[in-house]
Amino acid sequence: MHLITVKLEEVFQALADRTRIRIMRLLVDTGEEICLCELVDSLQELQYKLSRHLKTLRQAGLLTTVKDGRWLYHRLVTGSPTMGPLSDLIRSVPDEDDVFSGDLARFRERICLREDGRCRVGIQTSDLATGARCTSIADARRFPPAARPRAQSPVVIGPS
Amino acid sequence: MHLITVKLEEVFQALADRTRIRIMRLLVDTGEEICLCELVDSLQELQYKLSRHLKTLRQAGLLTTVKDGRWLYHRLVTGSPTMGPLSDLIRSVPDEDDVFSGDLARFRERICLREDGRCRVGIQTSDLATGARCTSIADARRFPPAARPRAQSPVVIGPS
DNA sequence: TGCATAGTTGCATCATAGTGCAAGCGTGCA
DNA sequence: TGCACGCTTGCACTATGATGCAACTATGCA
Repeated sequence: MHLITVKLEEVFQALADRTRIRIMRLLVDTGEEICLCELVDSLQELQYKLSRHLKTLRQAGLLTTVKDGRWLYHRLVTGSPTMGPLSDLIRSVPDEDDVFSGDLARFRERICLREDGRCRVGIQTSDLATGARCTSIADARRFPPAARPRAQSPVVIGPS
Repeated sequence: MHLITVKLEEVFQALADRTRIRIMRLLVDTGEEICLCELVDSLQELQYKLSRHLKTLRQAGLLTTVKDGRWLYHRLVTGSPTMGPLSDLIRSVPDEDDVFSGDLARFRERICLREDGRCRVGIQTSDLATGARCTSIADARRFPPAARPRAQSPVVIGPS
């Protein structure tokens, strides 16, 4: 159990970004802990982009991260007197352009790929992943832009 | 009565600044409507700086402004479903370094200068004011940095 | 032990926001 | 009608933050 120090200015600063609001909204709406690759598929944003936004939210004291093998699960901090009104605030906002509901729908699909409640597959939208996979010729062959494995087909990315 | 459209991203953006949080906190704590010159004396910040911060808060839909002669009174927007949780959030934050309580104390002193509930004097801390007064030689003579009129002495700035 | 993969980060670039200065606007009063 | 004054704003400068790219770490499995 850590000491939770929430400085309001940093909290607002952390939330002054559309992508980070989407992350928080998804966490508030679902109450789940979510790993990065699930977030990437849900929000359809680049992996390194979300990785950095998660870091910002963590540093502001809004998220905690739990490690499970290669996967890192992110969830809302609880027990701070700030988080109650903050969650209310995030929930209180109308879903213009159906962005939040789109994220939520994709997440609900994506979470079906979990086994025993744990994520066991990587990023399904391959052109949002970063790292070695997308820079090697072998992987370019394995993940042509045309045919990407998507939710409901629990394809494990890797050697066939 | 206006249509109040609060976009959460703009709200957080508007509050991602220490000075603007101080303004909001003072408005939340007092429930008053406050004019710019009172804010300047309460927060001890430059007039044009606060003027711009007020504009930002207004554009984010958090403040409304009422005109009364030469004075503009600023107050919290009411009636938006966002303002409730937002006020709670702003109130929920501990007053580190006693900044908020200092602002509040100076405001309570300053409000004593009102007549019939209306502000009738200008900025009392003369080196925080901007405009013609501070650039003319005559005014530099009238307001030497040493002896500034302060609260409890309802000195009307201007020709004696 | 080597490879695949979940995730992070240093660097360069670009956009945006806060601030100081000084000029300007609008209202009320003599 | 001119002046005082409460308040605003254009401009220049600076700092900060978001992003893309590509290299990097760490973990688990064959």
